[in-house]
Amino acid sequence: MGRSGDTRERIVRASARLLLSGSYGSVSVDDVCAAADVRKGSFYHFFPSKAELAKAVIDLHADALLERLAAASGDTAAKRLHGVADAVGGIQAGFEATYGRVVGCPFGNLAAELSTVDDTVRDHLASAFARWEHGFAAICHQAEHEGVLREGVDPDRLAHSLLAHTQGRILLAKVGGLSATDIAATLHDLIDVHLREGAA
Amino acid sequence: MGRSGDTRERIVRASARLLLSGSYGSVSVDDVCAAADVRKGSFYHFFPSKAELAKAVIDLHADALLERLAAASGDTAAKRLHGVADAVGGIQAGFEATYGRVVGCPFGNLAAELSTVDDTVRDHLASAFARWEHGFAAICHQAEHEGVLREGVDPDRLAHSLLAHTQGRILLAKVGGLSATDIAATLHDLIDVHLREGAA
DNA sequence: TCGGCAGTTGACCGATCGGTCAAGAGAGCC
DNA sequence: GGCTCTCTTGACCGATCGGTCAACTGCCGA
Repeated sequence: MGRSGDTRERIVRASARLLLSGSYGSVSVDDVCAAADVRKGSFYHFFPSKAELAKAVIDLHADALLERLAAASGDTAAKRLHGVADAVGGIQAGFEATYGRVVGCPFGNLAAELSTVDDTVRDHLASAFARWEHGFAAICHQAEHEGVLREGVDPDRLAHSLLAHTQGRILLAKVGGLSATDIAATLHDLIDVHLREGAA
Repeated sequence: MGRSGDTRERIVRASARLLLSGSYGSVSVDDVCAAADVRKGSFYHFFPSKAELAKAVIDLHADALLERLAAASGDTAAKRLHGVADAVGGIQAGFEATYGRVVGCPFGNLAAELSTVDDTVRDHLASAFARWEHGFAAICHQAEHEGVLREGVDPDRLAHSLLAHTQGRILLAKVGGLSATDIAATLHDLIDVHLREGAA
């Protein structure tokens, strides 16, 4: 035809869904096509390979995440940091509501499974993580300038630490069958312990 | 026989190797059999399924880890905590030396990939994580009794936090192509920020 | 009006997947 | 010696995997 316009998007969104409720290995191209109501030939018109689809899904999530994180600027660093924790918790709570349990971080899941398998996907994930971490780092530097960072705390290392903690905490919730509501709480703890006493 | 005796062990060790350099989905039963020099029928004599093999690999790593963590008891809590950080870093450095890069945590990798796919494997991983966390918690409680914990820090939550941080930090090193040598350093940071000033 | 081209379709491919099975082979026990 | 039980073998299975292809369809610009 070809008519359409939204075929590619339907594929990406359907596979984003499937990848969250399963894994890269457990989701076949046929599964994706069925979920998106698209024939396989059409799929391969838009994506040269299954791995390329994964990258598109990564981009989808990365855009959504950065948009959400950029929302709360123009506030104090402490509030922004806690806002990030709430945002992460909110996203995970949304996933939990949709899928019935904590299904992990879209980046972290693919990173754990594919980093050692496909270098191009790993690069894609690495840059998504880097952008995420830079967003954290900007807030941490703001905190340093505001003087609310505990002495000896390096803002860049704190940003890295926050990201690591986020990933690890989500993973533990996923494997342990824990609720998403506690994820934000532990992130708040981590933030507070790095701030001076009395900094909200 | 049936001669042998070490066939099962060879299978488990070979697949532990393959699972670290790849993923559960990227390693086939045929791969495992070839690496262990075992025919497929023999494999299925010892393991009813591929998933059951994964559980055996989990047990292998869990035993090795707990043995390593139990080594440094009878010291101050602060030293023991830092000892745990060094142990984790040492394990990862060993993997890095063997595989040429950081390949992730054996538990974390499988947890991310299989938690949403196979509930029995997820249970297995959850109990491995729980034992690990309990080991951490024991040291954190010791730290509390020694009075070296910063005020407001809950030992159980700290143990959970340490585990989460460990997992996240290893994942970031894996996807970012970072060196394993820095993993221990960030864990030391996290421990120090939770201890009172002056506590070694 | 017509040609080209993005999009679509469904049939098809070889490879590989996890798993099965009947038959054999050797150690240990009687 | 012979029985049994564990282990081993290699051939085999249907299903599914990621990916290809030639043909078709309809919009759009010339």
